[in-house]
Amino acid sequence: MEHLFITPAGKLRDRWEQAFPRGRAAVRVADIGEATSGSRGIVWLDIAALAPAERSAEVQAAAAFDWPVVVMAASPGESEAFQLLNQGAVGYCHLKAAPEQLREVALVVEHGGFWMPPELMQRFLALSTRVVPTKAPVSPELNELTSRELMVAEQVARGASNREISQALSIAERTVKAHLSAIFEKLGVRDRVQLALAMNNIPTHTTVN
Amino acid sequence: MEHLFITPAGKLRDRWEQAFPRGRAAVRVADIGEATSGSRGIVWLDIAALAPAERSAEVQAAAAFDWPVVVMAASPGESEAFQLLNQGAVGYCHLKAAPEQLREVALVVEHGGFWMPPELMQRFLALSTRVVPTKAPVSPELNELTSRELMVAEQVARGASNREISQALSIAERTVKAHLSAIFEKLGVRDRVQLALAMNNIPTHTTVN
DNA sequence: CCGTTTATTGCCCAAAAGTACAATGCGCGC
DNA sequence: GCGCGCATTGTACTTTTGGGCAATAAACGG
Repeated sequence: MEHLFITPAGKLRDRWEQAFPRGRAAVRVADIGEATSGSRGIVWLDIAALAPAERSAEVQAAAAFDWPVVVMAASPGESEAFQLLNQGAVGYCHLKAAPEQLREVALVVEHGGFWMPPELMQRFLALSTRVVPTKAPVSPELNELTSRELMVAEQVARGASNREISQALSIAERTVKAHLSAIFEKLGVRDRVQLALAMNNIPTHTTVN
Repeated sequence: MEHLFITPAGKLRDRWEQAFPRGRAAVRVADIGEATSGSRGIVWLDIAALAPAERSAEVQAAAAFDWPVVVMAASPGESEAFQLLNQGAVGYCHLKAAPEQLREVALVVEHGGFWMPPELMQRFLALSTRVVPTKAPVSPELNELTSRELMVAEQVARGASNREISQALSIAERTVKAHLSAIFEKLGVRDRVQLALAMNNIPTHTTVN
């Protein structure tokens, strides 16, 4: 298993040399040539110093090898991650990840898996449920809601106020509040903001209060 | 590394015994008890014979252990996969996957990765680009926010109350409100609920007000 | 040095949100 | 029929939010 580091900045090099002592390095993907044919390995792509436009290009170039590509960024941003993963990368981690973590990532992608920070994955999945036709409710707790409560919850999930909900459902504002109280209780959330987030599969603050 | 197979049907058992000779089996997650505390392992959940409604529940129950959960289905369906992964599973593969593949999957999830069939992953990524704005993080308006305002907005995005924000940032509650007013104005949202949703790229109720 | 932006806070007020206690009416199962 | 869950609403109260008006202070650019 070879490890190929594509990076403009050489200063972080010791970190991954610690993880993969036998790794090679290069400044651009184009500098590699075809020294990789036949064997198996992983391409680690440091995009921290690249212009946004170049990032896509480099990822695609790297993906041209048949090796899994792991993107390393200084500040893993959501939309960027999705975009790059979509272009062939199978991993996305922090540039300064600890050597042990790098090895973990290597092990994962080497065996056909996907790796990204847990919170990113969470977000990723949450987003996908919005485009994928989903029959069953998002969380089983939603099953505990009565049909009416569900209607109210769905409105809140889209940012509606109590007044708007009452008009949409043709009931009194007081009734909306009653439903909301029941919903908060059942779903274990504190207020409408947390409900709105929960309905969209977004983890909330969970303060210790 | 332990392997725990939750399956109603025992007939496919030999297949994974081939992959993990020392794996244990049970019919329901509830049957396990806490025999798993302390050690590390993987929960393999066969949902082929479960009713749709039970699937979510079993996945969540399984996720209650601190072990990675891999869902095994007879016919891996797209929407179902996303849903179950969203509820805590970190793997989704075919019930009749070859022993070698099972071991691959195990290796991946064991090290914090995600595993699902390549074509599913492809689909997954393709879908995500539809909901994730590929350019700006949330909206260009976010750049309008001052650093302090951004901090407040991020807290709201996670469901924090004004009091919590004030404590987190060590400022008066009144100041939080002041920032919020500015944020609402700049982002063109009405209240904290819509802000929380907007910060998470979730379209809000386009009320005609 | 001066004007502007940003950050901060106070007092006060109005609207919205959330809760407590309570009541009515409907449908459904035993 | 009776009990039970669900939906509905009212009165009244507390809490949270949002905002108008105003002031202070630090930072920054000319």
